Amino acid sequence: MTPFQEEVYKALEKIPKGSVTTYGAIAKYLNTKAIRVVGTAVGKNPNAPQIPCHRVVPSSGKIGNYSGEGGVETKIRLLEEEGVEVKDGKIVNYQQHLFVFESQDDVL
DNA sequence: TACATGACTATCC
DNA sequence: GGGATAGCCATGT
Repeated sequence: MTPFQEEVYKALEKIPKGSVTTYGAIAKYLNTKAIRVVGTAVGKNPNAPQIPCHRVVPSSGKIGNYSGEGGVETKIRLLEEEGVEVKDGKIVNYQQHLFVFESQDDVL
């Protein structure tokens, strides 16, 4: 477990149900540019059911990837179970479900 | 130490 | 809006 992963997992738990966030948002929240590392850390996902890794999507509005069981299919299923519509591998009203982290120095 | 890799993003057409 | 290319930076070998 790397410190970076812990930060990422903490951020993931802040994502409310029925919402999704982007790797870029997490990277920004952690004040880092290592977007790819965020994805990598999430991909490890040692606490699968504990960490809502399925609520993380790329900025393209697509589903992205999933290392869990069933892969992307499962990820889509989970999102739909939480109220996020997914069509053709893309999130419907993606920006509407988009959740951004609260940046302390970004507020006001 | 150096190189390769990865659940991505921004830019260009 | 979408495919291809380059940049990105922590991790692992």
